[in-house]
Amino acid sequence: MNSFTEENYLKAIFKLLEKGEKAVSTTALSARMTTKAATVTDMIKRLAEKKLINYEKYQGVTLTEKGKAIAISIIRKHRLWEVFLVEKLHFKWDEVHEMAEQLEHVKSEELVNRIDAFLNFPKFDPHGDPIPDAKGVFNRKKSVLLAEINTGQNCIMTGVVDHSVNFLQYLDKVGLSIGKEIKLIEVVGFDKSIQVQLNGKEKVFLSHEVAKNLLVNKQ
Amino acid sequence: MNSFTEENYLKAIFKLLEKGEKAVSTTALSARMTTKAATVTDMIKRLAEKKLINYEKYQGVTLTEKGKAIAISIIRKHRLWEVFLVEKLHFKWDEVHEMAEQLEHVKSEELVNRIDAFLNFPKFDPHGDPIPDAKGVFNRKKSVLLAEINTGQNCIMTGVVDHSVNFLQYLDKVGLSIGKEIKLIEVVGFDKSIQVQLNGKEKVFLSHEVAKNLLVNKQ
DNA sequence: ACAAATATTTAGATTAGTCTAAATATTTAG
DNA sequence: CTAAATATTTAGACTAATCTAAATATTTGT
Ligand SMILES: [Mn+2]
Ligand SMILES: [Mn+2]
Ligand SMILES: [Mn+2]
Ligand SMILES: [Mn+2]
Repeated sequence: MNSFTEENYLKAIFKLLEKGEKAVSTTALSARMTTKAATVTDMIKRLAEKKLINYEKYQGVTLTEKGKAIAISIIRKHRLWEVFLVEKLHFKWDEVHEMAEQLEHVKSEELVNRIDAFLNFPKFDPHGDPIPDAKGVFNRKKSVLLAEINTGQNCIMTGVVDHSVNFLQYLDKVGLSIGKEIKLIEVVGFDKSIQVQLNGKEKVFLSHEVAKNLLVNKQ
Repeated sequence: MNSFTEENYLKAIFKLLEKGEKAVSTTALSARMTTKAATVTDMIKRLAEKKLINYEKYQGVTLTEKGKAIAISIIRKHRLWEVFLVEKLHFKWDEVHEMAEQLEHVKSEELVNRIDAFLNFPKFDPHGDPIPDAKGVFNRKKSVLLAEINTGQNCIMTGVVDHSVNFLQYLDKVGLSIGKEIKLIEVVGFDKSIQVQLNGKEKVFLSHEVAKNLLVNKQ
């Protein structure tokens, strides 16, 4: 059995690898885990010992098949619990992450599969992130950043890049949520801020910083 | 914040105190926790330091108000999660304890209160054990052992003393479950085994050992 | 290409939780 | 009431996860 700490390292490595790098550096991992590089070196030795990661001194790490499967199962649990908390217990999308951080470590394959069925096999979590199925297969979606859309284009909001409570609450305030129809009305040349129209109704101004953190699908 | 281990010690002390003793001995606690007495001595020093228990060398321990509140909150979470697992995810009563042992340590008062509401404020868990409310108040029930009932008496099954998977599965097999009507037909003088009638229908033989582990309310 | 900057590993400590073995205190029984 | 049995605590050690400081390796920039 793996400890919570080991599971969290595997998840962190998975997410860093997802970003494109071919191996995860000690420093990148220590930043993500908010620990010191020396601590990371100790831990990656342990994970390599357990054959959950591939590690060569000074060369960074990658996940073995076994390690990857564990990372995906943690992510699956995290996202399913978030759906449960929002859909069934009526928490808001900015309130669920910390609870899911704990719930993702509950050990029972059967439990997560029953939750999955109870929720009707959702494909995305409350933040628009894909939920891998029981076999670890992700529903790969081809969303783009709202910041990269052309004027006049109609889109559907599909997710967020920044998951912070602050950002999520701001989106609530301006009326942005997953599934909303967003039409790009205008891009201001000076600072790249934009004006959008939501569901063909209210018009809203968004900074470039915000637009860079919103994922959409073109209509 | 308290560790899982500390929470488990507090819960164990609570349950041992419930059994009637005025203080819990190091040995009793080490048996319950399946650790060594020396380990318990270390831990009770830590818990006393944190003012969660009252401890005097060689005199055993009791819970402070703070310690008692924590123990009750863990028990509340454990039992509510068990109800959730049985009622919503359709697990059987012999399958839920291990999952609840993990879920009881998830830290969020709000979460447990939402689960409580989601389940419609149940008063008892799937094994008939009372669930304390958000203020820590237990629904005290006055159940008696089936072994102490007189011939001819009609009762309702309200709980179990032994919570083992083996016992629970045996009860399923013979058709005994919480809420069932049990009429005591006959007590065999030789070995105190009994014959009972369930819901006015099937008759079943039960050993004295089984009867000593079933809780009922007289009708 | 090599010195300076940066990244990584090693060495040595610390804390929580556990153990075994030994010391000491309490309880029990003759 | 004391000796033997039992319970409890103390001492010393181990592992996982963390840290700081020092050593070493890699990368970068002139
Ligand atoms: Mn999350
Ligand atoms: Mn999420
Ligand atoms: Mn239980
Ligand atoms: Mn129970």
